[in-house]
Order: sequence, then C-alpha cells, then structure tokens
Amino acid sequence: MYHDIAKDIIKNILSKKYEDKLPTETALMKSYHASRNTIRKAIDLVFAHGLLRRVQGSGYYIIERPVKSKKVLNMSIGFDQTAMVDGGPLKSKVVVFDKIKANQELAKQGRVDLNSELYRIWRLRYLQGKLYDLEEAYYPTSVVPYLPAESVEHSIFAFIRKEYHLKGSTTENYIQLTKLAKKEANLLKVNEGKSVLSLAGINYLKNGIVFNFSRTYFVYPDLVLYYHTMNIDSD
Amino acid sequence: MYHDIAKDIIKNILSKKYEDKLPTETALMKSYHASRNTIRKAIDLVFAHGLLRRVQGSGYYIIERPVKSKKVLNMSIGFDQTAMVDGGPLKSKVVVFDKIKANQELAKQGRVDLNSELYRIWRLRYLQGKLYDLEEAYYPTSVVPYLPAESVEHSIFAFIRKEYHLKGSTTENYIQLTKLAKKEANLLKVNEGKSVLSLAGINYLKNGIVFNFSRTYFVYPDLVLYYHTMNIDSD
DNA sequence: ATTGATTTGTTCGTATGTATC
DNA sequence: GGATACATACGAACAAATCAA
Repeated sequence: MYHDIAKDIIKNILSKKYEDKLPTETALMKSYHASRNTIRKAIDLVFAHGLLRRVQGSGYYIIERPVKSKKVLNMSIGFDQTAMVDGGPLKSKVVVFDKIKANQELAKQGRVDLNSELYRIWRLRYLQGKLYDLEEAYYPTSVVPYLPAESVEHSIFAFIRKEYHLKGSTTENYIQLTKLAKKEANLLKVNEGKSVLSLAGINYLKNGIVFNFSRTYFVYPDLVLYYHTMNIDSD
Repeated sequence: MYHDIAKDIIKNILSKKYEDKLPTETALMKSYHASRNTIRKAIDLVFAHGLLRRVQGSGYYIIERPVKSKKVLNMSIGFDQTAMVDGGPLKSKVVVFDKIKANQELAKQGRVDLNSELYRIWRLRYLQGKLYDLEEAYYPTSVVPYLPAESVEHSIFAFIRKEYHLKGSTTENYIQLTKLAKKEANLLKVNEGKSVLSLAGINYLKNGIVFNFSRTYFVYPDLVLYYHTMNIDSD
C-alpha cells in the first residue's frame, strides 16, 4: 500500500501537481486514508528516488533538476523506469533477439551459472530521433521461460511483471568508462576504441534470484547521470 | 540512535564480522537493546548504502563486491565516506587553498549566491601512490567561517562535523564524461581534452543549506562506480 | 525576543500477513 | 504443517526544528 502511495506521489511530482513542496503529512494521511507511519514509509521511498529534500519542522521540498542544456538521467529512480528520460520515452530498435548459453564472461557479469540459457536482447534506443544508447540485455530462461517478439519492442519489464508476476526488488549498478569494441562501435556508428559511459546493471527478484542483467553504452552527447545519497550522522 | 546502530552494522560488515548474512532482527534487537522498529530503521539505512539484499522469510544477505581486478567505488555510501576506497585511504596533496568569490559558474554549480565567499580547496589524491583523482571543493564561508590549513590535509568533513556540529544530510550527485580543460589536465599530467569520468556533488545540511560542493575528476585506470537502487513494485 | 502552533524526526508497542526453512 | 524471519500497518507519545503571531 505504501508502494502505491509512493508511486502516486512520484507521478504527481513528475507531472508537477505540487508547487515546490509536498503537502504535509497530516494532509497526505487524509487524502490517502493511511496512518502517519504508512505515509512516512511512502515518503521514504520517494526520497530514496532522489526527488525530495526533507527539512524537519518545515516540509518536504521537491528537488528541481537544474541543468537545462543537458539531459539528466535519474539513476536513483528504479531500473525499470530509467527509460523515462526527460525528453520523452525512448524508442527502441531491436538488433539482436535470440537465445544463447552463458559463456564465462556473461556468467560472471550476471552472476548466473555457466552454460545456463539466456534470452539475449540488444536494442539501439533513440531519444527524439537521436541515438541515445545501446542496451545489451539478458534474461535467464529459467526465470523467464518465454518472451514474445512483440514485448521486446516495448517494455520488457512491463511484460514480465504482467505475465510472470515477478516483482523486482533491487538493482546493483556499475558505471565505468569503456572503450568500445568493434561490434558495439559498428552498431553505434562511431569509431572503435571511443570512450563512452557504460552502465552494467543486475536485477534481483525479491527472493534474491537474478532475472535480468544488462550493459548499456551511452552515446547521447553531454548526458549527465544523477543520483542521490543520504549520509549517516552520528554523535 | 538507529543511526548509530546502522553505523555499527556497517562497520561490522566492512570488517567482515558477519559471514554472509546479518543476524536476525530478533538477535539484533537483543544485542542493541532496541525495538524491532528501530532495528528495521537501522537496516533500512544499511540497505540504502548498497550493502544488503533482503529476502523475506530468509534474511539479510551481504552483497559481496565482485570485480577483483578493478577498483570499485561505492557511491551509495555517504559522500563523506567516499574517501574510503577499497585499497586503503586516499592520500591527498593540496594544490590550491584560498578564499574566493563565487562567479556565475560556481554559483550555479553550488546553488549559492553570486559573489558569496567560498573556501576553495583543490586536492590531488592518491591511492597506494598512484594518482586517483583531482577534487575541486568549495565551502561557503557563511556556513564554515574558518578552516585551518591542517584540516585540509586530512578529512575536512570530519573537522567540520567536530568543530561546527554540522550534520550533513543528503547529497545530489551528477556523473558525466568530461573533456579536461588545460588547468585540470596539467595538474593531472594528462593531455588536454582527454575524456575522464567526473562527479559533481552538492552537500546539503539538514536544514537545506549547501555547506559544500565539489567536482572530482577520476583518472585512476578502470575505476568502477557502484550504486544500488530499489524498485517500487505495485500491483 | 518569546511563545505557541505546525511539521517532521525518533522510538516504542502491537497485530497480522507472507515467504522461507 | 509448524517454526522462523521479514513485511506491512495502525496507534501513541515525545523530541526537535521551523514558522508565525
């Protein structure tokens, strides 16, 4: 229930339903018919998604993303929603879609068994017609036995959630500077060896099983990745 | 109080006091003499720092950072602790330490007023003798009126916390690929125009005031930035 | 400058649900 | 099926910071 409240609040923030702060906790309690603890758990989630600054005695302030000229990708927001970039949804073009066996490298990358079967989906993605990234995604068939070609064109996560009732829980993310190999460079139509930002992600179900892992190469100019941390104060 | 518990648990994790999982909630309740809610709040914090995977009915599993060959920097952990890199503490060499007035660019970068006074501290940092990064940090003197030269050599955050009792709360972080300007390239002894990972951070106090902002250029080879997100499941 | 009301932060207790073992 | 362990939700009380009269 607090998940739904959080989701609704996030929706309201993104569609600018609130001026600059959230309503007070008491107001939220009334509008969602929930206890204070539940409201606060929901707000914790929204906060963890990097959308709020909280000030005791004052309120919850919405963090307005600055940086006009540049595209900002909020990494604190859930992995399944990274497709929601500022300038609108990403359009994708599937370049590889098949089943393979995990080799040593993939097994290590995705924490899966060697030779286990994987769906492989590589997609070029575009933002407002401009090439944005190349996403190399893998899904163990032990968890996702069937993936229709249609779903691959759109949101694979949405399909999986709907069809298999698999709820994602956490994602480990690794960002690094990568020199593009020939294959990736060709697909992205840039020079081999060019340095780009890449993001490797591993998605775990609530029970700790990997249901997806991927590597994404970003080529969109001046892209900025945003995230949000909280510090532990003591003494 | 749950902050302290969280801090202690994190310390235990990093010093490998727990095999692969945390003790159960009941066990933690006993050892810290706290209620279940308090323990869970502490665990929420540890979790947010990217150190745990939680499995209902089973337990809290410690995420073992893989990747042996590469240096992994955990960005989910608080900003003041990013200096705690795997291979030991960073040693820093101060290259600039003075007071300046915020120009347009800095004011925008740090969300501070134009012409407001700032401490400026630039440091080259080394990991095991090898150049790691260049950190360009700024502290508004309105918040931090005095910064002794000694503190700048070590942990500035520790000094500030001790001296001014300022507790940090949240940090906004922005990662991007940057082409080095001449000044930075010279300090880092690399070619001008070279692309490196850079991290811009803005640190807010609990009351929403910026007490520090910085930009860090990483040059350590094959550095990997790690972070951790949780997804909102609904329906 | 003080007071009082508002608003968020922390902690406890309790009950019930759900996944794992 | 039973025990264990984590997840969700409500209620209540007090602390601490902010804000307005």
